[in-house]
Amino acid sequence: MEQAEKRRPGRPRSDISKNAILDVAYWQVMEQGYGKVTADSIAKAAGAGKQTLYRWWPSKAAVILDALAEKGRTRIDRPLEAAIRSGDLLAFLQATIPAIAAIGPALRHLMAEAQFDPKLRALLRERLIEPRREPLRQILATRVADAHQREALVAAIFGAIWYRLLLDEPVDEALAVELAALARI
Amino acid sequence: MEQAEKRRPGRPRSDISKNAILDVAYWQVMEQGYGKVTADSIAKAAGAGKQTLYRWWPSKAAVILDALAEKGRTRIDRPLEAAIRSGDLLAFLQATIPAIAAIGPALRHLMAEAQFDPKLRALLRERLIEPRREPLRQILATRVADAHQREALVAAIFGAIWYRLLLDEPVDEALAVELAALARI
DNA sequence: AATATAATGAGACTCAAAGTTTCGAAATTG
DNA sequence: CAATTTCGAAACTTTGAGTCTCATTATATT
Repeated sequence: MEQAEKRRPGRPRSDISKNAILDVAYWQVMEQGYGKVTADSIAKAAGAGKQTLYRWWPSKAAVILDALAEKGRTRIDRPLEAAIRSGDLLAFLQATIPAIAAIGPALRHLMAEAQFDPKLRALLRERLIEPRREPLRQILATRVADAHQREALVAAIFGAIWYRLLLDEPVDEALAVELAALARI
Repeated sequence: MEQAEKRRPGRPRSDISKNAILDVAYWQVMEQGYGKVTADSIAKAAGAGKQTLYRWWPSKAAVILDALAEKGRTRIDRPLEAAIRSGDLLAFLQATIPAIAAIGPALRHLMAEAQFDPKLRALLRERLIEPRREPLRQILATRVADAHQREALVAAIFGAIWYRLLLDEPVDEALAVELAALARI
């Protein structure tokens, strides 16, 4: 019921192009910055046509979001997973915050684009926000009984990180320590 | 030393146009949404030339930021001031959060634009972020002794509000209550 | 093998809106 | 009156996202 449509006639989608596009998108954004990257530059460097890009993604931002989410998925650190299992908030933040900071500039621009595009916003939540938010909920579950209160704390913790990121203020280990302490006040 | 340059020759700046532009910018953004407003539409409706707009503001976003900051200044509620003086965090949040929510869509778009423009970002901090952040610092000063810890709490509180705003999640009285409770955990 | 279908890379094209430039008229100072 | 600066109006430039066209290629069906 999932693979049923694999049997369509016609030339199949090129995985080579797909992967090349995601790869190029990721590296161009990391090296040249979001602003310098264009749909053209991605397609060109990936040896693909712009048409191919727009056939599979609704926008330039969606490609970059996809590229970032892809890289993020393969980087589910052991320390992060350990922190989640043991419910260690500080360890979680110490693993999460540097990971976010590393792709910070790209994240900021994606969040920015998402403000102008509801569908991108939904995609952002689904691919980048929720995958990080859910583990935090689990960690806090044992600590904060009330669900509403817990949700506010989640917003406070990730909110602080994003707030700092968007305003060009430090997103570092010190923040991790202070946020962990804050949940324990 | 402040008014010394008032004695320049030539036609002086038209306060009528300045005010009309700020007024139009505010109302167009509130009524039609940030995306529908263009530099042309503002100038046209204000009975001004686009030239005039760009002579005094560096970008469309700067005009709207200015317009929002202006309206915000005139709306320093009594309840808000009372909350600050009495150091009542809940009262502060109950006055601040609805005020933010009221102009939420515009704020989101300004924050988004600011990600692409460092100067606008600095202006945003100066005109909208700091004027709200400083009072919160004062309120927390009596409650949280350590300056770093206090700063993290500031980021957590305003961060939570922005996070909710940017992700289309509720920014309401319940959040005010929960954030106030959070600082008291 | 022949045919229908759908994707491919390349590149021309459209479009919208930000920001710039030009212009003649109007408001100042001296 | 002369110099200076802003004014409103409107033409113009620029940029990049997204669309369209096309000849070509890979696959399924018959």
